[in-house]
Amino acid sequence: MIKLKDLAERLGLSPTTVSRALNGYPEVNEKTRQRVLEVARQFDYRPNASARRLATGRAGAIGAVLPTNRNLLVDPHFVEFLAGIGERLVEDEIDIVLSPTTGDDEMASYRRMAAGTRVDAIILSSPMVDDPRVPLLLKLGFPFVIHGRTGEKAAAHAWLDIDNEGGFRHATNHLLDLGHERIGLINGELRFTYAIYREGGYREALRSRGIEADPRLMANGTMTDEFGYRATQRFLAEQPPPTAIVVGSMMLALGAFRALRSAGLELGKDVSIIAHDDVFPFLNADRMVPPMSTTRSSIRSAGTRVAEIAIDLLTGHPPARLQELWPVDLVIRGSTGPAPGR
Amino acid sequence: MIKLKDLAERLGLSPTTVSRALNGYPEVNEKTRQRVLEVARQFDYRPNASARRLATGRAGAIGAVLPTNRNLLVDPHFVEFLAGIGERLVEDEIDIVLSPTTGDDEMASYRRMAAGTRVDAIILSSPMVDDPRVPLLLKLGFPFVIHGRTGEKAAAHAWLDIDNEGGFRHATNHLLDLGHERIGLINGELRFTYAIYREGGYREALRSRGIEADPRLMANGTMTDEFGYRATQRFLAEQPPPTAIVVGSMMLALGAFRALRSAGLELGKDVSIIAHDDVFPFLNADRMVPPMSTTRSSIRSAGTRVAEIAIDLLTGHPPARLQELWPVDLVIRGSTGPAPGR
DNA sequence: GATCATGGCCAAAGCGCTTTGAATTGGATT
DNA sequence: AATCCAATTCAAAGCGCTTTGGCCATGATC
Repeated sequence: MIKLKDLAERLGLSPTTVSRALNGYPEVNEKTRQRVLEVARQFDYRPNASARRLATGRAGAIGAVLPTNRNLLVDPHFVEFLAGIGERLVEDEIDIVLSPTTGDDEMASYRRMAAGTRVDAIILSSPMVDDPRVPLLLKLGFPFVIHGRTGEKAAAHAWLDIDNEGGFRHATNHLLDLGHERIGLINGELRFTYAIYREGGYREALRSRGIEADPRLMANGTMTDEFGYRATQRFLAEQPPPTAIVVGSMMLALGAFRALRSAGLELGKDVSIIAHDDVFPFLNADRMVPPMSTTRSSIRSAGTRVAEIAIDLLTGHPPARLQELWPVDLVIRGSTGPAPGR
Repeated sequence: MIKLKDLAERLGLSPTTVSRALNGYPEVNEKTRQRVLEVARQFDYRPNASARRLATGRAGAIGAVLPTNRNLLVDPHFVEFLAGIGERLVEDEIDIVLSPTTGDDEMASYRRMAAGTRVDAIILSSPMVDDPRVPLLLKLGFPFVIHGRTGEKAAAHAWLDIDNEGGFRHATNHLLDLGHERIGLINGELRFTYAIYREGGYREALRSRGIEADPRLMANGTMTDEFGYRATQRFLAEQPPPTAIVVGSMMLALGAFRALRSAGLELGKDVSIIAHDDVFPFLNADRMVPPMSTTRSSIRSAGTRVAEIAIDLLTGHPPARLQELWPVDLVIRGSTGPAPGR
């Protein structure tokens, strides 16, 4: 394993110059830089990560906690998000280090990460309304970004969220425009803010048409096919049953779809569905039969951008400037149609 | 953030002694050690990770690749396994760094990890028969452990696997003992060795009773509720349908269970099921109705042990000595009963 | 012809820890 | 009393990189 000093000797240069050449500093002659790069490639030189980290005072890594006690692991959202993060971090040779938590010591896990020198920033996901992780990290003064928002209005920290409220409002409005009046909602667990925003958007759309939200047509649970199936079955047993359902994820929608089918109902005709699509590579709304109408926002892209925000944070950007709300596309496909009898 | 030198000055000791006291070296007076530990705690001293890593020449981290293109992410096995790894590594303050792969550059991801100085060893999971990752890492001479086995008989590397063959043989034999003769198998994808071993055990048990395995009663797919449902529906449409099914995971079993129910069949009476239980915290075989008979082996424990093996690897143990095959428990509960009409 | 920038390079000082080799002490051994 | 030994402690040399503060030409400026 060749090191910087060796490289310098071989080139007849000082380590200083070699280091600068490799790191793109301007005060080195372009010809020299090319020579250096050439020889570095030739010997497959790779800087020692620990040495660089020690010298620069940065850990070169960003942390995330693997919440093994929450249900997050059951569904692929978290991992897909993680993949997005990694996609961006790998460009800057930044590691993503995972801190898995057993049982209830999740907070301890964050505390450990913040106190140590192993990561430069932390990424949080799936925030709750009064998420204790936020005040903890603020108190510790440790850089962090949240994917999602807490209940706090004027947050001092960096975050990126999608406009769940707007997305679900548009979806519901679209169904109302199609003449549907009994519209169900299959949502995530209400302790998470995204589920709250989604319900908010749904309720607002209904209210704007003078329709009262019916608790019997609203379900909250994990983002699984299984739960989608059950919730839909429950809805269909109502009198009168809904003619449309807004659904929180594609996994839920698959279950809903199956429930409709076993009830002998046709998707997009007897019952319309608009599902939120986080854009998983293995689940294509467009290729389903019929194609699924969706509110769409790639969770992987969000991960990529969150990672970028984390990097910005480290280069001194003020957290309060690093807050983004992404619009959510409404993509109408075959799973939505006019209300029956219209 | 206090450093070793500060601590030493405060104690009136040399950094050498302080370092040794903290790291448990024997050549330091017990009284001195206590004093050091006391003051270290008082000032919440935490050694700088990069500095220690540079000095010791170890990265203090173990790598795993997040295979975003495989279907691994869809099911929670990988993450649960990861949790087990972390559980062990956190004890030794070893990080677990993730290298997510986009698209097809999975091999490049391994190559990068092995060439860099960011991780000391790599953990692989879900090996295939001719898994290209193995020869790559062997060639690079980089320490690694596999969870599972490749097709290779006399492997030169460290591995830990569960006895999938034995487990499924026992399960099948048990069903045969109960008088079942039409026994189905819902299995994982056959490119993975664990699925091959499982099919092997199943076939062997049948063969030992002179029964020919029926391809119409065998299904291979992803470990989802959805696939379990479909496969079971398909089985039930056969003539004659199976009276028992051996199932590769609890998720699959949930789907199978639902399919039985919607066909009006009773689990443990009309159809018996034995499922493999990887012991997820959110899915308790014992608490299901009826309780599920299982072949049981905690995938999280496997992760913990694999992490331990990785640590052993780094302390010089020869890889060929670090190979373990764990037996699989057969736990009979209510989902199995005598074949109908017996 | 003296003075100044400027571009391009280097020596050396860290970064905060571990570890080697040596020094010091006090008691046990001859 | 001289010697040895084990138990403690320390000074200093790294680990491999980045970065500060020069240094030395060269050519432009007055």
